[in-house]
Amino acid sequence: MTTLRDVAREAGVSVATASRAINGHSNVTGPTRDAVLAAVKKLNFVPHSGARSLTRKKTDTVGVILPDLFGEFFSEIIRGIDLVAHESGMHLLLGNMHGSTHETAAAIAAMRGRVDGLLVMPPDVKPELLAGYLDPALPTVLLNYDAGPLDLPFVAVDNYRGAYAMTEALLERGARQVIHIAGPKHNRDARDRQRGFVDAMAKVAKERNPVILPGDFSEESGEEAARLLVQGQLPADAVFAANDQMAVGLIAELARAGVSVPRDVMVAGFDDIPLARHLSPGLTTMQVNIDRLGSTGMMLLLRLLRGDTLGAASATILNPDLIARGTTGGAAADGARAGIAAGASPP
Amino acid sequence: MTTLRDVAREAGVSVATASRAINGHSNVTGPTRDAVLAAVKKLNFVPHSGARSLTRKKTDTVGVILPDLFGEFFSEIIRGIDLVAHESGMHLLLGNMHGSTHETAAAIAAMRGRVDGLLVMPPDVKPELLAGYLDPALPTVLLNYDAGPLDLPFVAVDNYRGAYAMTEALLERGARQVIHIAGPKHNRDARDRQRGFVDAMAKVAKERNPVILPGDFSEESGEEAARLLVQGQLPADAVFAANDQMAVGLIAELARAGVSVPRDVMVAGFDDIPLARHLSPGLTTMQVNIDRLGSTGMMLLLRLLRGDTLGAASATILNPDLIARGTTGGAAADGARAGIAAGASPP
DNA sequence: GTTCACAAAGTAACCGGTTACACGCGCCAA
DNA sequence: TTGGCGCGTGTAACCGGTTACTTTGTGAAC
Repeated sequence: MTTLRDVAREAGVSVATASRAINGHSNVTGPTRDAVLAAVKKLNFVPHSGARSLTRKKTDTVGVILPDLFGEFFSEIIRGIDLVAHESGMHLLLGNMHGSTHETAAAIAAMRGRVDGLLVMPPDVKPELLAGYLDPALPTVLLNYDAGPLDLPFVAVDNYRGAYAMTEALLERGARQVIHIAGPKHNRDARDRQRGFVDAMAKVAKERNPVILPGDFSEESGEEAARLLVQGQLPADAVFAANDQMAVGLIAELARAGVSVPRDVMVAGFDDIPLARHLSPGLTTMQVNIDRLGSTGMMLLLRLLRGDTLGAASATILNPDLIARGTTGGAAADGARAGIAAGASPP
Repeated sequence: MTTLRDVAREAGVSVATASRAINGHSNVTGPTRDAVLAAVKKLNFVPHSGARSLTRKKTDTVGVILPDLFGEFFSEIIRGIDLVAHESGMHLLLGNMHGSTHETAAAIAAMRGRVDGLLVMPPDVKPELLAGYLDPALPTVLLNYDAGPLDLPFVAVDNYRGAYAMTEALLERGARQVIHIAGPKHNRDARDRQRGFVDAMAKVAKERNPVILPGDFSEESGEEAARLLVQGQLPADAVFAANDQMAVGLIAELARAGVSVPRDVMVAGFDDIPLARHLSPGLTTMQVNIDRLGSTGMMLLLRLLRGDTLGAASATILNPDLIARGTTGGAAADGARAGIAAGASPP
């Protein structure tokens, strides 16, 4: 590998001068600069970023620590981060916490000396533990995680408000009995969505004890919920699933049981996965601009790196948008929907 | 930040001893080791990976350079890479070439001194240019790119064989007139798929001039092809689109024109995007295990890093699997399918 | 009691850059 | 002529670790 010394020797100057010429400092004469650059070209010299960052105390890299994510969510969040990072000439070092708390600590520790800042999304790690893992000297922004006592800037989606709005919309469209399929119990997003649903039901429909079926964000748990609905003959004219994945499973299983969406029952999801608009009828859902979660987080981190002092007060809350499609379609007159019992004809 | 010298001072030993104790070398006595580790804990010392990799000449990081990728493809490939990398304690540094050739060179250069090896997927860069950008001293594996003259190990999907198999399958299911919708002309995957189709038609159906409609992998170009088919009243009882995206557009537009799939015409795609199985009827397609592209590439790179010398001869070719679903469904008797003309009733 | 072998710990060079400081030189004012 | 200034360049310390080499100290062998 060619080093700076090789270049300096070739150009007949000292390493200091070579370094200055390469980095475009002003105190180098034209001819000297040319000689150095010629040597660089001739020897095919590329600066060693590792060595450079050691003295500069800057790596031009940010660490991104995400949980085990699948599909669109992962790629969208990275895309959002990269979009902003790339503009500022920053690189992305990926760390995966693979679910376990222990790995989270390891992933964060491994970042020391490699990155200038951290973007962390630790859905399953308790705040008090997280505090112990993070290096207070390293600028850090949390993704989709209310920092709580940590006083770190964060970006989150307003799941509560989204779920509230969706529930409200279903009621406005004439639903009387809305049922919610919840996400995993320990999952913060899921809990917030459930709270939004419960509050909207209480406030708008004056229903204090709405039906909530368990789920875990998987398609299968959506199917399971559908079976519960049909077999239990639960009176429902609308189902609000805590995510699209479950809504998809729900709809498929309802169809198998002879229940038609939206004729017999309306269905809504959350997230707006790409599949949502391709279903027929299309799935009504809350669109979460996941890429914005990433890009906004990265912007906050850049400000932190520039020296601004930002705390939890600088948090950004993203509002999801309601996308109305076919599964809540048709201008059903108030209370006109048949409900699940009507369509159900068990095999 | 705490450094190794701080730890050494605290423990009352030299930096060399501290370093040895921390790295578990054998030539340190028990009490000394304990003293050092106690100091580490007390001062909350975390080794500076940047400095460490400078002397060790190992970064435990591999660079991953991908084009602008969206959605599933991107996340799956990263997931595959991470799976293997994580097992070997390797980190992933992401670089995006953002389409342009110039950025590709920059992305590769930026990796110098940060990574031990490179995983590159350069679909739009010409081999002779790529050769100039790559550092011959840096272990490199190419993804989905036939190295050609570069003599680098690579992993690719056997698009030719996949397309051949799919065409054959359509013919076996009774199709007489199969039409292909091609992908972008400059795209290597698209070209290989087209060749597979042409060869299968020649060999199996003795058809030397099969109809090929232009496309660009987009949903719109699939719709466009459908309009051509219907308006031109082209005799076709099966359409093989070069990717799923186009097949989706095709099917939607055919439905609008009153052509039923698979009753009037069979449709097949390529890739097995998640949407494929959610359509009704489900889309018959070739499943490319994208994560295996990543994991296999990473395995090759690990071997390279271990010192094995691997050239283009070590390439791994992944075979896609045929997933038969509804769009080629029904046990149509030989030649019994109505064809497009039959179902078409232009508005 | 001296010699030798060997283990534990220290000293300092080194990885590949950056940069504070020193140096030499030409130019101008005093 | 001399002192001062500024510019271009070189010398060497430094970033934070690792490790070759050296030193010190202990016990076994003669």
